Amino acid sequence: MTNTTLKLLAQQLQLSISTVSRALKDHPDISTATKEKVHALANSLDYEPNAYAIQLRTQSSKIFGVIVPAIANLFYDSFIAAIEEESRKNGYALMILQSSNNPENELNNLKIFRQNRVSGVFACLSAHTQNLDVYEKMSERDIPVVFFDIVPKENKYTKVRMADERCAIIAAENIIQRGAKRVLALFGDPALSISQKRKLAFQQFMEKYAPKTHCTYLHTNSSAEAEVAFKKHFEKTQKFDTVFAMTDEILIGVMKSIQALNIKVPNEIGVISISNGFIPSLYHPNISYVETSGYELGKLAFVQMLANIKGGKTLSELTVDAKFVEGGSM
Amino acid sequence: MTNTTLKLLAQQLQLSISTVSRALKDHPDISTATKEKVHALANSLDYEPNAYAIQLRTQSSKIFGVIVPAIANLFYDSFIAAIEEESRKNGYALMILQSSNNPENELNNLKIFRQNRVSGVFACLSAHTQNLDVYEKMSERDIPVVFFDIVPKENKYTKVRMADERCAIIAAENIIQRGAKRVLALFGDPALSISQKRKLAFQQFMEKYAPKTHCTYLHTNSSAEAEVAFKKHFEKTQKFDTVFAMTDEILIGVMKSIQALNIKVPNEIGVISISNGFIPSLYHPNISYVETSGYELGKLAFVQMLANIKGGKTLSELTVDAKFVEGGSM
DNA sequence: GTACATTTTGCAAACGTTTGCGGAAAAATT
DNA sequence: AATTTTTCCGCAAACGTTTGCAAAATGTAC
Repeated sequence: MTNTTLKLLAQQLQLSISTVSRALKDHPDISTATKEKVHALANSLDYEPNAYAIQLRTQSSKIFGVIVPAIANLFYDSFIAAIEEESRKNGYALMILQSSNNPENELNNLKIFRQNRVSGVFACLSAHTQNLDVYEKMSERDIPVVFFDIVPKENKYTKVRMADERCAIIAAENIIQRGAKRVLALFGDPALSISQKRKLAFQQFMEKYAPKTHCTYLHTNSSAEAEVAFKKHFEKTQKFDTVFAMTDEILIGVMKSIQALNIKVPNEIGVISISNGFIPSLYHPNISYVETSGYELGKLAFVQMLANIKGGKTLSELTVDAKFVEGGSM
Repeated sequence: MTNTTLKLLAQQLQLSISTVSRALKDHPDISTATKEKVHALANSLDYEPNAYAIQLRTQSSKIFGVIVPAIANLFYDSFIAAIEEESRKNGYALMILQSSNNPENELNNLKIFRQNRVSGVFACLSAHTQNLDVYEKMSERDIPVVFFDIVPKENKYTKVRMADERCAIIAAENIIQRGAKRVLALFGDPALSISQKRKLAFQQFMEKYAPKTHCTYLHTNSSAEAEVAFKKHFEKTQKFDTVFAMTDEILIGVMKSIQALNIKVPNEIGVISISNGFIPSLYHPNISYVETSGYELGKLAFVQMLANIKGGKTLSELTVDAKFVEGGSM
């Protein structure tokens, strides 16, 4: 079956295409009588405006592009879920592509976005993206880009991210409050600014407010690494009474070792992490964590995007605040 | 900056638009010399073909629509990841919308897909969708629909799904092999055909091949329910030596109770589930599971979609086979 | 009945492509 | 030198909308 078009409606009603077009969008120029006739026929013929023709004519696409390292990731999922909700409310649809942390994919994805003339792009940088030219190219085309989570350093961009330093500090506060003497703190890829920020803030805070607490800092790049590292350090050296995991990934590794060694939480060891909450809820007792909500971040990003589209440029870095969620592991 | 168009290239090169268009796509009519000139300028001016104009002209959009109940779900994530990969390879992009298990959203999403004249739709039905008219409407417009996971009963549709019965049977086989005497089998929402299928297959198999094994069948709708149910039944009645969880959700609940009660796996209880593997890998020992790979399902769905687009209709139900993955919990 | 204001509708161009067809120029064949 | 063939390129229409402007149709006031 061929799609219903304005032309078809116009023919059947003996009206001009422009009249039909205007009638359909309640233009005041059109009489109520014709409006009703047009609407009636449009309904019965299941008229669906052709988004492509509209975009071609109006030069605006009502589609946002989203780039994430991986879709299959709890944090990005909730981020996507949030902007999807908002987009729907505002009449936008989403085109989601994953970079797999590969700058080359990132490039291709951006290209697809340009070809589809998206109205805006939500972008999370690949772990090791250095060259931001391609994002400049978007700006040249007046396509706003809102960076989230992994964001560039330069402050000429619009970015939203978690309050990384705050997260780390809240965790440190709770560790001090627990009266920890020996802490194992595990962080992610040292090349990532998120790891650096969190570690720096954590370290400085601990040194300032609990100088006597003995802290060991480690970087691990995967769950498996974290699992091994925890085991090694727990067995070899004097035992820790508290462990801090910077991400879910690390927490997973730590918890596997804790289960394997049959260590009692929180009696033998306290556990605290930074997370959106899902992974911590899988264990008994629930792991206490500092909440970083992808969902909240998504909402914030969307607000920024809309501001960008409506009122021109809003160059700034916004952060989502963090809060401590008590599990039973401290 | 205004986008570069064919017209602009044509003007600068003193050529006609059609020549430029043809040159860009290596049409044999165009001489090598001009092709080179055109390509050179196109590159330096960052020419990006306008996808909307192309679709308008060619009536084909190179975009697939995807409807899932929720993006933030491990199974659907890996499904999406798979079709995203394949789509990219084949020059398609994805438009992903979530139904939140709400038939009304499902309706709206389909509408967006129609308006964007997607080339095809991958759809996972909402839990309680009854009315398939809206999908019929897609067919009328020659938009192929490939159903996945939660699929309609009628066999006039193209569908791919997990081999639910096989999954359940493989689980049952392993339970029998373990020499289980008392089994607790937990299933999901009894209204869902997936629950019914798995339970029926499991039950029949057990009754046929291990009639002496005592099985208790329960339905739970959430992790929390499963957690409570397991606890209640484990404490009150004679102890189980094996527990079977139909989904990750159920497994999560079960494992929380197991941790809380400090039951030893696999010595005191054997655990087996149906999963894509992520959740089972979080525990020590890893939980043995029957693998249902969203990723594989995605690959299969994409093949079906392509077949549908290329060679007209292929109405059939394909299933992804299941395999047992040894953890250490049996 | 004339003149004017108001309401309602239609014309036509434009958005950026693709593509069938026709034609000029160049090359090859008599 | 006349012809056919081949190579290369441009014209123009079409895809389905939106929208400024002009033109009917209707209403109002004298």
